[in-house]
Amino acid sequence: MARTQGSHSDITGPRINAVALRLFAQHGYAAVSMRQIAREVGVQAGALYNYTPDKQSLLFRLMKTHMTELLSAWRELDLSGDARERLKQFVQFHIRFHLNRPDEVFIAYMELRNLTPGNFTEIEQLRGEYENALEMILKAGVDESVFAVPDTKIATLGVIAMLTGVNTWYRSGGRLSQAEVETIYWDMVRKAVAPD
Amino acid sequence: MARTQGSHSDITGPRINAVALRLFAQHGYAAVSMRQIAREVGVQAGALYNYTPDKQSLLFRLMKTHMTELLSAWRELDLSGDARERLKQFVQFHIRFHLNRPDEVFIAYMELRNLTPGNFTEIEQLRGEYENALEMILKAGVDESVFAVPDTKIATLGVIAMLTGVNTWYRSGGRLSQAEVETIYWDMVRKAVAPD
DNA sequence: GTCTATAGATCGATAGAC
DNA sequence: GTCTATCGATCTATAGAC
Repeated sequence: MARTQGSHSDITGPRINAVALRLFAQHGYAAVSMRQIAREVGVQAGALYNYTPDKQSLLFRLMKTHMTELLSAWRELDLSGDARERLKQFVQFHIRFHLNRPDEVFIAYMELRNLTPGNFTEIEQLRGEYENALEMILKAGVDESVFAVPDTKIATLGVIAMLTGVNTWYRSGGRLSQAEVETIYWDMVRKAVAPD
Repeated sequence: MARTQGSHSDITGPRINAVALRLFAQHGYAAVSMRQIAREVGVQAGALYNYTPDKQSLLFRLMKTHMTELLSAWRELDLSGDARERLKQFVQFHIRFHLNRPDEVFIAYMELRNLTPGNFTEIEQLRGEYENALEMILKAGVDESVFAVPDTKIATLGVIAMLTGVNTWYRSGGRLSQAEVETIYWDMVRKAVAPD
């Protein structure tokens, strides 16, 4: 049965997400208009509202999708070894996952202010779950005396901040390969949490 | 000589900067209107243009003032001691300076996208000068073999990212004092750049 | 599902009176 | 230096035809 002329639900939806993701990352949520998104998708502005009830929901969906994909990708990893080995796997996973999704990462950090309170709480809880995964590794290592940190919570936030910072400067094709970056950061993280 | 009625140049100017700083940090540059700034300052929107040619210049002035104050505060420090001691002073200085200016720091990182290309270049150059100050310390330490990092440039960016991350979670009156935070981060940074 | 058209509000910036 | 008033553009979101 032929589809109604001009009906492209199966491709327009994903295209809206992709275009909004890129534009929000590039110019910021507040600076991007629905008309601009529509133009780059190739539809009229009104058509966007077949896919999102409003602009806020569009932002929230992008951020929530990113955070749940981050969590499920981490949980799918078959973690093996002692605390030191699991920490190394976290460092590699974090850098790899984040470098492969620069726009999503950028939005997830920069647009928290533009979420409604309820949406903000939901995203922050997902972020808390991810941070908790790292803190559990650090705590285990401290218990086994293979790590020594003054405060596992702060060490968690410190390590994640350091690792996520890679996204601000790394450019594919630059001086360092992704594997080299992973090695360099692992060296610094490994020593930062090691006993004296 | 009596001043013209309604003329308050000496207090309106600083108030505009203070209000704009707070609102830009809270809601983002693009989401804040000139009318909103004027309302909280206590003047009409048109009066703002006696103090700034346009909204962009207002943002740029805030960011440039912050970066130049950061640099001059660092340069005024009388650095003493070996590389290890100078690194410790950098860590303490960075945390202290940034925790005392949360709105300025937030804007300086989050609103880079909203600068015109020329203004962006100028801010990035100032940031580069600050990063260079840390890298010089790290290089000196590597030369003296008191530090061992795989790459001084990346170590610089990694340390700054870790330290600046404090601003995302630290709240005055929370679990840790500012001095405790400085001690904890110094412990991690010290080990991260130390030889094995 | 997409279109055209538009309601209704708000924006940055300017002009001119005082 | 501040005010009132406004231009011209742009915004989100909706209504109704196809």
